[in-house]
Amino acid sequence: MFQDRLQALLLPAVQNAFRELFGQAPDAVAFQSTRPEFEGDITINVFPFLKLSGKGPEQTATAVGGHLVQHAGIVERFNVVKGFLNIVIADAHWQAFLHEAAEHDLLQFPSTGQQVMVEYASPNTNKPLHLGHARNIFLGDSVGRILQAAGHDVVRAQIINDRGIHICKSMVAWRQFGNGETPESSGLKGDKLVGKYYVEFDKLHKQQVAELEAGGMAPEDAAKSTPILREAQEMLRQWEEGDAEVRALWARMNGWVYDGFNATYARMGVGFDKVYYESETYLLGKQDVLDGVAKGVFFKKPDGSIWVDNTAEGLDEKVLMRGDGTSLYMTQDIGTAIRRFEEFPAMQRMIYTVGNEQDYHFKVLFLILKKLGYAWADGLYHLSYGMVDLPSGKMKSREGTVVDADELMEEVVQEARKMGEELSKLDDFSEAEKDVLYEMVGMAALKYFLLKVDPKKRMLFDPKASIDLQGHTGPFIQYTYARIKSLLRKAQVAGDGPSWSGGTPEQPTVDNHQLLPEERAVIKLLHQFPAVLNDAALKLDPAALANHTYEVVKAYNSFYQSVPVLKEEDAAKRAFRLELSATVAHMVKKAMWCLGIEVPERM
RNA sequence: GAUCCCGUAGCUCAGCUGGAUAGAGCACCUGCCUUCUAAGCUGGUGGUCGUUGGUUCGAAUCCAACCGGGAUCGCCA
Repeated sequence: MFQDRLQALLLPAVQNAFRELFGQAPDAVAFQSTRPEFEGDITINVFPFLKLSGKGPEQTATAVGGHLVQHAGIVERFNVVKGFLNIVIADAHWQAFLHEAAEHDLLQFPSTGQQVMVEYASPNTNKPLHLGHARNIFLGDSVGRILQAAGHDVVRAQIINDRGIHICKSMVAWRQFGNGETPESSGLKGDKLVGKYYVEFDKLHKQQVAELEAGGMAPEDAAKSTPILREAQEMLRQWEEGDAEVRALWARMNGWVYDGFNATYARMGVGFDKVYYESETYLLGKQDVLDGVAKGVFFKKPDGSIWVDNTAEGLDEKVLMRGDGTSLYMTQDIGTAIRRFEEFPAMQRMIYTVGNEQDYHFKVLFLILKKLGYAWADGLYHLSYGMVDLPSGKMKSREGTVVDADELMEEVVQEARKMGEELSKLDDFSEAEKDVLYEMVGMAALKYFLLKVDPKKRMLFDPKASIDLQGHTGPFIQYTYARIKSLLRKAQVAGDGPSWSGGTPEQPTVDNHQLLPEERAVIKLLHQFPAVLNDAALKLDPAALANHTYEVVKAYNSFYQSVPVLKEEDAAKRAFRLELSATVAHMVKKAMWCLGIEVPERM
């Protein structure tokens, strides 16, 4: 439905040509963009059809091209180079498309009625969010927006790992060294404060390990036997028993963390429709696992532990419940998935945005749910993204090389400010207006930097490059947008407005305005936009959209540089170029919205 | 050891459902602001697409092996 519109128009015409010329039509035709060194808009490679035509490549291409010019209104002319049929599409078609794109939001597809949950951000509550979370969150947020633009009903979900040994470690350390310190008393952001005590825990633990080792204990035993760790484990036990004091401390410290996370999310510009807490879900799944045993899907070992055998599927046996009946991560994930589909009965898909180190876990999880017979299991998807490396190598929390998300955002915004002050184009802006703008520009730099790379690939985060505002960056795109808006403001002052009227792609009106190469290049890229969005939605790949947006903007800048708009004396041409500019602006704005990036009216 | 992912210009990345002479950005060299925002535009330098074989009219793209990097393989999460 949202395949390339031009191809949709051309395909029947091409098939018809083959049928009439050679008596048989191909089922599909692989169209490609014409390479810039040849004349044409779209190209068909006829090599695959030589058997069908029974003629040589040049003859086949020429015959088909001739037929298209005769019978397909939108084909203006053609040329043949080797087996390549280069087709020139009539200006009227491009103009009609532009007119349609100007009047409609072609990057908003009609509702599919399909409900999709996108889960992203699954932080532990013992430490602040870092660069890795940032990639995860921006990716999940963008995928949610892209799916919305593609017409789906999106539910954004977050799962917070609020219980477990990790938070107990922070709690123990705080109780021991905290002296009642709070975010208010210390001025520290809540998540930072709790993270500080996690570090304190680790320091003391290491010290105690060293002491134990000095006392002759084997290193691996020592690491499991420190008094402070024992204390944390005891606290976890008390938590599970529902000890009032422990629960109160736990709730209090997690509360601090949520305030901190929420501040970070707010600056990131992301939000959630549903927040799940592990403390409320960690017991789920036990009954489901037992039911699975009853159904014969799982099996029990002599020690009482429950397993699934995935060897037939090329995987291993996997334990689902401990011998003592306590649950595991997998148990919990099974239960949580089932409950979510009960909670949202209309939901057809659920996307987990989680790093690729958990590829195996999700493979097994999905397989298990399928074996349990849930029809929706086919709608489960692990959006697996690659790790973020630093120029110095891997991020290691132990080595303190983790890039804090808050600090990172502050840094890019400061850089945007520095650049903005240097250029000093905004002398009439108030301080508050400047703050808003620099925030927008800095965040664009960061988000675009993280989103322009194929999500599944491991990526390198170069801090210097991430604050770059030139070239293939978010601010470059924002800048183009702002320039267009400036143009449009001036045009309105001058009393100009889009006044051009055309037809539809199916019935293009005749227009005597001959497109300039620069205009045509921009329109062609705009024309591909909906197909690119569709592709990005199918592949859950914001990078595809990010890269195409850049292509559009680059082509527009080239046009802007060499073709007058407001200075064009011919009113019809001026109106047409304004409409072209306005359309670039609104499509780019929508595409950037899909990436979670805002665009400024001025910069 | 097994399984999975990745290897494209000095650096960071596109391109990968097979198609024409492999593209961007950064960096480096070059030109363009009395003209619609120079956070811009123009030109140039820069490649055995990890290696070898295979499939094909045609391979960066598909297949195999190998080399290099990473991840996972816990009754952890």
